Amino acid sequence: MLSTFQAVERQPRLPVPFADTGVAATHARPSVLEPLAAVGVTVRAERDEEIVAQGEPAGYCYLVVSGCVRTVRLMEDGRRHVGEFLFPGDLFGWDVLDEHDFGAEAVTPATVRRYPRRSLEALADRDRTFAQQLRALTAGQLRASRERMVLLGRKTASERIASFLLEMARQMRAEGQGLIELPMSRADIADYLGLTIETVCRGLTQFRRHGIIAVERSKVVVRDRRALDAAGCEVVH
Amino acid sequence: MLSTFQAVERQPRLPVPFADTGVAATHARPSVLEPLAAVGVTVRAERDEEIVAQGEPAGYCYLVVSGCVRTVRLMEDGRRHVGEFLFPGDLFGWDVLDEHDFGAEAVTPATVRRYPRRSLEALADRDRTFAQQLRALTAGQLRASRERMVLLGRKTASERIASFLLEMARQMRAEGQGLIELPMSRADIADYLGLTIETVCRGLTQFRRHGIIAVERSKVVVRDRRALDAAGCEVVH
DNA sequence: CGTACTCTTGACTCTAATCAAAGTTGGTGG
DNA sequence: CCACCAACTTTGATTAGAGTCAAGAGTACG
Repeated sequence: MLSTFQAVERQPRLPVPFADTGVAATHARPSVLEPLAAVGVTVRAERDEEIVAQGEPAGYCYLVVSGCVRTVRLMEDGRRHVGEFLFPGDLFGWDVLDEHDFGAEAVTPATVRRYPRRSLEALADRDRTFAQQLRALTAGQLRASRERMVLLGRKTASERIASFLLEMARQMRAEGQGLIELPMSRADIADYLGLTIETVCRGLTQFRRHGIIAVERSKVVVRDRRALDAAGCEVVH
Repeated sequence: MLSTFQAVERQPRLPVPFADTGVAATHARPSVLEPLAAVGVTVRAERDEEIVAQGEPAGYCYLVVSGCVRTVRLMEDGRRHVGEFLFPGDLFGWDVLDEHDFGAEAVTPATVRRYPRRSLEALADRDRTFAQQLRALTAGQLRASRERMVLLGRKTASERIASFLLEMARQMRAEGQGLIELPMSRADIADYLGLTIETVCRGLTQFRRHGIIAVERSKVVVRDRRALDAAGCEVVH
């Protein structure tokens, strides 16, 4: 019954070697990237600094140690799409083909640890358990990205915003109950949800007026979780 | 330089044991699922017949042998989203966690070969090359799904339709030049692109009026490939 | 040959985008 | 310490693109 695909949480996450936020603490496990410590390089990125350029050959992958990172795709005419927001413990750029089709930028000042993809590949070849963990990780990635396709393809603006808040609440689950500290700007949220800044604002205002949340800039408190669930059209698990 | 992630085409595809369409012929390779032949079961599905139910425990995965299959997600209120269209050589349902979060249905009468996921997992554990192929396969899946997120999040209706036609043209590349035979209905296309049937129709009509394509029900001929590329906002590779 | 679908087209509506402007906030330097 | 400036957020008014509703045309199948 228990295949390795099932042996992970919904939002798969690797443990962080030295996290300077409390978030990763709840996920403490022996680091699966431990064997690669020797080939890892720590990189610091300031706010909005590019970590990976879109289109860059995919030589390295990255583990977020602290801060928040976004993956970004820019269209020729300037339209922007945010692929995902990454938090401590999240790995990115390892599951691409020949090049990074999304760039990566620091949302907040961030520390990431960089590993050559060849090393991961080599480790996966010789360590069956690590290979299983990688497979579980991608399965989780795919699940999340399919979920987001439904969001982008079929949900209304306010449903998207509610789903986003729930996702962030899940993200912050280790911290203060109900309080969500959003590290990203409204523009980032809009580009993540396929909306405009104004629509995101109005959505938040609407939820606030209905007493579902309290908002103050980057701080959001969920006041009525049930109503938010309903507003997000999420299947309750 | 050559990691196994790079050793696949853009649309990764497994070779089909016994394809009854010409499509798979161009991909002929020793079947990577060959070692699993003994545990595979051939299943036939009529048009619109369910192959996998949404929410079903993920015990099996499937290889499309002939015909076309769609993966489908239904929301409680009836809104529908098509995750992907699968053609001979495509594998589905192996890269999920504990349950199939999308159902699968036959778009045309189809033959699929069913394998227990545990067998794949076991094979991956003992066969390094197979494990590499699986990783490459998921990398391709992720690439495609990220591409589609940009489409759903940031592209206009006609851009989505153009992109779809280009994708299908790629799909049919082994067959008659320029002629695309769409096995799926307008409703399927709409649910795949996050649009309505009417909008898909109007988009096709518009392209026809501009001389970019010729349409007749399920048959589409690309008359001006360059214009279609431009209309789809696709980066030319 | 008729019935049931699917597809296409038209008229109208509505959601979210665009355009515009007024608060807020945080940072910088006098 | 305070004032000013730039960036971000919020709100309002208007517009546009896609959705909805409705009807007709073309096809496939029994």
